Amino acid sequence: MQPRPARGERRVEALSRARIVQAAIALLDDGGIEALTFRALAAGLATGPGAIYHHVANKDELLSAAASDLLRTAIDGAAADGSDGRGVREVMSRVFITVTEHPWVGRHLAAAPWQPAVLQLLDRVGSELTALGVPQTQQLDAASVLVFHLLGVAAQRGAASQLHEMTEGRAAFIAEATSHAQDLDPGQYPFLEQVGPQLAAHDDEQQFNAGVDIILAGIAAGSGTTPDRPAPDFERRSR
Amino acid sequence: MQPRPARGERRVEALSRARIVQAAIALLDDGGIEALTFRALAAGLATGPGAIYHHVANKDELLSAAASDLLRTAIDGAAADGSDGRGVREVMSRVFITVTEHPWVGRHLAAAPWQPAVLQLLDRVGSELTALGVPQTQQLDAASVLVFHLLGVAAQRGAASQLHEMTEGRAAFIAEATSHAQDLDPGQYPFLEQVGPQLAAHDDEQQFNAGVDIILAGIAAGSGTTPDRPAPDFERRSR
DNA sequence: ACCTGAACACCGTTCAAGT
DNA sequence: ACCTGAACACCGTTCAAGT
Repeated sequence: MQPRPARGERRVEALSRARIVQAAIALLDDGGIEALTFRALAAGLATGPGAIYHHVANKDELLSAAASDLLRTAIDGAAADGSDGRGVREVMSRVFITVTEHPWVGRHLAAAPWQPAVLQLLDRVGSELTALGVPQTQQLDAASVLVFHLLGVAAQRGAASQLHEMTEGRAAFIAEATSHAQDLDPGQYPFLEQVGPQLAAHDDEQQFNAGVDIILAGIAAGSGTTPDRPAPDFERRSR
Repeated sequence: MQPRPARGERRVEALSRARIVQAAIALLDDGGIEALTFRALAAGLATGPGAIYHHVANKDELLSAAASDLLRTAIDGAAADGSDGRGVREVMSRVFITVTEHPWVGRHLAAAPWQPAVLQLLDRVGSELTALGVPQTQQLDAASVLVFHLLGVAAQRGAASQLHEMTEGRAAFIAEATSHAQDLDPGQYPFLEQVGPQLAAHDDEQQFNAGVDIILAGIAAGSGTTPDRPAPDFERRSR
């Protein structure tokens, strides 16, 4: 029989869902999503792979739990601030940082966008928008586009870490893609070639925040007296 | 020896990259991403799994090629129209439809956002914005937020098809999530409960287009001279 | 009730052997 | 050069057997 260690001198901590999730996060943080294996996890926890299934239903649930852990602290850590757009900006920014520091979270977010943590984010963003005075009829669309923006960026972050594990691989990638395009057909990506210098110079976080700003500006523009909008007027630039 | 069928009466078509991609799309369209297997693909092509590797490097490349096939026709099929926002709207809308009709494309887009087809979309959107008169300094940010929006929606579409394979599973899901939240803590998702009726009633495509409209409005607002609107003008943070 | 770890059913990918 | 398909190295997951 297994002697229960007395005097609280437990050599082996009891298996628990919390410990499993913690170990999973550790594996994911170095090694990415393909480093999370039930075998590796079990080895780290000094047990067999089957034991884990007594605490987690399957790998998807484990991934969601791990991602949720980090996302919740990011979301809850943002101070509510309904006076201007700062509340929304802070939640968005905090989640972006989480997704950047843990690219596997981004990957899982993009792979399973309906997990509770995303709902929580959508709810939080929506509440902020309500406090900002966005009309009721537009709150859902407005909150959705913000969350979709985040999901898209999350996907990019999650994949970026895979590309040769370079943090700054994007510029090199663009260069490669552009040059590859030139092999096939010079000028296939005219716009990207045009903004090439900006591409090489820009910062991902800055670009993300710029996107949030654009969306917020659009929400603010739509919040005014609503016409039967055919299209936002771009016309004023010509002339 | 294998008799080469004369008179062009080939019983078995020669293996080719095009045929492989075509067969892959067929497998993906019914059965989703987990139906695409080198064994199943080989069986359908009446050959062994190894033969495929003579024409495609690996599964990722095969998936990208299949997705690219559909995305290119969606992107190229959109008529350029620089006069108002219609050009951008049409490309975005066409890709949305593709991603809706082939959810596996959405999944792969979210999983591999840097594939050439996405670059092509970014380039196309950027070109449209240039034609719209968006200032040079804002073109990249503007194009990016549109593409990120699309990637986020693509992720949602890709995952939605997995949830019990119901097209309208979203409402049920929200209801479930909300009720589940009530088990834990009534009012955990106050915003979602508030917009509940809109959630149940809304159409995904409509919501996507509304997001595009919001972003375009934000781009237009940033492009022109700032209107003196005091009320909902969230102060733009200077990076 | 919880743990163990061998075994099952499946993958993507490789490679000697054929043609 | 292209094909073949058995074999390899790995998965997630299950389950009889233990405690």
